[in-house]
Amino acid sequence: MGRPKKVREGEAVLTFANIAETATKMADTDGIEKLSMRRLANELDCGVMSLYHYISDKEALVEALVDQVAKEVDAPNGEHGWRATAQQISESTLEAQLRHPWAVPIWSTTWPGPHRLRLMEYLLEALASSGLPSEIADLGFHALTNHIQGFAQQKVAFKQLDSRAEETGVRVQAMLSDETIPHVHEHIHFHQAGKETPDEFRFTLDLILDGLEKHITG
Amino acid sequence: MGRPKKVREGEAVLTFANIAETATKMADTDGIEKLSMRRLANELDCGVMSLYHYISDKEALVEALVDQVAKEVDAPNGEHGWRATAQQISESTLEAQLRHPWAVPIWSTTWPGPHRLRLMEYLLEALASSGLPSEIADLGFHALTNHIQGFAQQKVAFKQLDSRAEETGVRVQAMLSDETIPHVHEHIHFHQAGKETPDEFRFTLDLILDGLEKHITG
DNA sequence: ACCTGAACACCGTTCAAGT
DNA sequence: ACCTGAACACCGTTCAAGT
Repeated sequence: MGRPKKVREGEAVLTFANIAETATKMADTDGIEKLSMRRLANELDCGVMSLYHYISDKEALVEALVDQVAKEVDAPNGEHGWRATAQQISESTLEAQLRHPWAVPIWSTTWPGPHRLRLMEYLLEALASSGLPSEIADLGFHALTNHIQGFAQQKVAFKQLDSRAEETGVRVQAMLSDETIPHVHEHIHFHQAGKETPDEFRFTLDLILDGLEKHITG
Repeated sequence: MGRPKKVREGEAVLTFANIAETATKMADTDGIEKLSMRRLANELDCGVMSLYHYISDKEALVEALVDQVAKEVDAPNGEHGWRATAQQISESTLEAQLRHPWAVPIWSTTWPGPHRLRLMEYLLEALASSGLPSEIADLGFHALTNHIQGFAQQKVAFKQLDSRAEETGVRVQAMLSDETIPHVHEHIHFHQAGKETPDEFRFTLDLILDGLEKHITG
């Protein structure tokens, strides 16, 4: 009788891990803009304010969610050389981000948590072990992370297009009927033809890595 | 008597341009997260709902604001060759974005308006005129825009650090006392020393352009 | 220690009504 | 045509109170 409605079928012990997991699931399903403290509490069958015993802020929660995504990235051991390691980290980071598209736009805006720091460490370590001058290694780090980030962003943007097909049709049509931007038309066709798919990501990745490599001996 | 309080000192004719200008000013000053329809209406001395006669949506407004930033980018005429043109567009885009930091995180998320489309057209045109195979030109376009975007994002993130110095101190201190991430420490020192300033942006830009250039004759 | 409802200070937008 | 207040359906978070 003293138990009104809480404690659901065996799973509902309120925990930080529990909260974070449910929040991630909600963000994956409905997008992060639909993730509110109230909806989250509802999903967890608890009062909104109960969450604040495990979380200081919504911002802190989101930060933790982003770091969980970083945790999913495969951590290589670097035994195949700096270039293979950098490549693997880059590709694995991209994959993790694309699994959680909501994390992409806020990735750089959010403070790096422990897992993202570890990821940064691995990539910086790989670059440091390459024999590159340390300034070039630091610049190369940004070149690589910018590429990962920019590519993920663009991919996510295109993915959202498919979900809001009606609007997209209108927008793309409008672009294609503007005769002052023929090269944009060509570029749209490039994407529509799916010509990027072979390995667009690798193309620029290799371009950057090739460029860096020249600084080792030269 | 039939005039309660509106129509301010000579400037308050409600216009789309007027609304957009005021909104940009507010975003520049207080950040975009503080830009609400209500605060905007207040600033313009009108009722909130009056705005909806000039704007369909808050989303549409923000889209227009981002496009205004694109409008500020210098449009080169391409007479100095594809590489100089690409470089100038890249640098000018970066500068415009850094003048309006709020636009950076939402740049890629937002649908491109007429001015951003024009900017894309110019960059694509420069690449097309380079003699690059068209697939390489399309890939190079993304390599360049990703770099601009990623660099701007990182710069804005660092700028925000200065504004919230107390929190930053705590976060950076926490990173520096984690002994498992020595390369991250080195990277932080790299930034703190201001070693990037000479021309970090140009370094990766040239790296990309060099890499592309090889595809012209090769 | 853990949980909570009421309340506060906000949002964007619909609707029906004013001039 | 242009403007608007009231209302609706939401937010995140403080506070004071419950067990």
